Amino acid sequence: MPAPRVRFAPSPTGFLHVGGARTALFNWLYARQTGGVFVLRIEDTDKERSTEAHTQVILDGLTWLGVTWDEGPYFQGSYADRHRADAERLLASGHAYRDFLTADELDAARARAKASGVPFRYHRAELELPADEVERRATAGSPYTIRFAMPDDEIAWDDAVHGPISWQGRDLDDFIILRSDGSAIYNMAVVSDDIAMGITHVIRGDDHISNTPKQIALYRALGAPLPVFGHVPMILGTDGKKLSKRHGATAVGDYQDMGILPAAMRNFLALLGWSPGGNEEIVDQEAMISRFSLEHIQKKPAVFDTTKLEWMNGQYLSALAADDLIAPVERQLAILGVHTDRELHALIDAVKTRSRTVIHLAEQIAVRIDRSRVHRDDNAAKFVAKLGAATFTANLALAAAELNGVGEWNAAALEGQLKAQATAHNLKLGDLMQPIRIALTGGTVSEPVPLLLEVTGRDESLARIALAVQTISA
RNA sequence: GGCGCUAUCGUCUAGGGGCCCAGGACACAGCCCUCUCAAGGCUGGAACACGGGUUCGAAUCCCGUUAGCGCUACCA
Repeated sequence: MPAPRVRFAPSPTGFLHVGGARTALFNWLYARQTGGVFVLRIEDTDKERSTEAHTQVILDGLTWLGVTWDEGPYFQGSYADRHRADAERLLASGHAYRDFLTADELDAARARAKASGVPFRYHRAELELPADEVERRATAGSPYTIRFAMPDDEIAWDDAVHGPISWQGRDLDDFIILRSDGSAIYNMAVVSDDIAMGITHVIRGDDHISNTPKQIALYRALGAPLPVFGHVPMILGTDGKKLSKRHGATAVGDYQDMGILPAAMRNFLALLGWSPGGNEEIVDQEAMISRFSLEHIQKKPAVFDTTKLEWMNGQYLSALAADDLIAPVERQLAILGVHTDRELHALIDAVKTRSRTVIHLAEQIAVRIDRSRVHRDDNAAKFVAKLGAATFTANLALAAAELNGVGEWNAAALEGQLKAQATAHNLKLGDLMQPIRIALTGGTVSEPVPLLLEVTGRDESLARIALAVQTISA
């Protein structure tokens, strides 16, 4: 059996949505697993809405996700001649006919049907003019569309995710395949391209199920072998409606900006509608590829739950080595306006388990390297009030005195010193630690204080403590 | 309206006739750990849409109902 060829065929009329990204991912996973080829084709035939900028965003989004294509990007617009030739071939073979009705006449007929409450259907007998009349109008230069003559019989296929699906041809209209300006309509262009590109597996969104019988009829009329069709379910917003702008972030670029890691996004998207079958949640790329199967794709739509995405991102953040986090962290630091030549590894390791997004991670690092970002928050103020400003500063001063004399400035040594100090002065550990934390970060939450001191550095830590003593007693 | 698709905890899901008075994860609550917060560990509440069949036995198979979604363009 020859290697499968799959494709992802977005139209560049908007950003790369998570639904599209997941469809791309499923195609990619299938290609990687089977040793097949993943083709990227940009369907830019809607010239009104397609833009180069959108194309670039889609390419960037796929690249960021790690969904890399083996062929392409091909641009559907450049195959207009072939599309037209295929449509005309259908006309010549009697599988299609000329329709001289104008768009306006069609609209009027539809409006009439709607007004009288009957469903609008094309009547081929009326549309299909006598041969000599067709000839007369054509030579007279009347514009026409080419309409496919839909056979009446059953069209069924064994969908790779849904199983058997069946339609009756008679329920389908004779649809236009070539516009009066000579350009092909979607279904014609897709089939023409998929045949020409040797696509063996068409894996796409559920919203295309109703296009499939039309496309199958086209394959048959064109005498081409049928690919395998697999329709993956839609992705919904938390209100159960189709995911849209209203639901907030829906483009993969949005998630990059929110500080989501590509590996986490990939993992999350893969498990939205697909499951390896067991109980795992964190599935790395290799496992995804080896265990992927179209049969295990869910048939029903899934709600996109950002909370779980963030949890998963946190898992990746904790598990990934600082090395792998440097680039995204630097990107976010730049966005925050923080520029530093400090070595970031230790800082990242110190704070990463407490972060769910790279943004939060970067914010914490920013506070540790840039003193001007230390602002006491409400919880800190409450703590000061509860302990009493006098005790607070006294404890801080005590800590400062102790820390001044520390030889090795590392977490283990600092912890020993601080604990001894607390015991010696009969202080609760928290009453000594928390003031330091507040002095260093302005907040009540951080990594363990000894580690915080270590990554903040001796001079900077002492300076911040001195500053806090000053401002709080004042 | 017509045609099609779908239906397990709030959400993502496991489940392919007995292993299921339904398992895991997120979220939520409690406990443990602990200088704080995370992480981690433990515990808890929480679902087979409804009605008929088939079968010794159904979340699993069939039919119907209901609900949701999709398509019904000279858009893709």
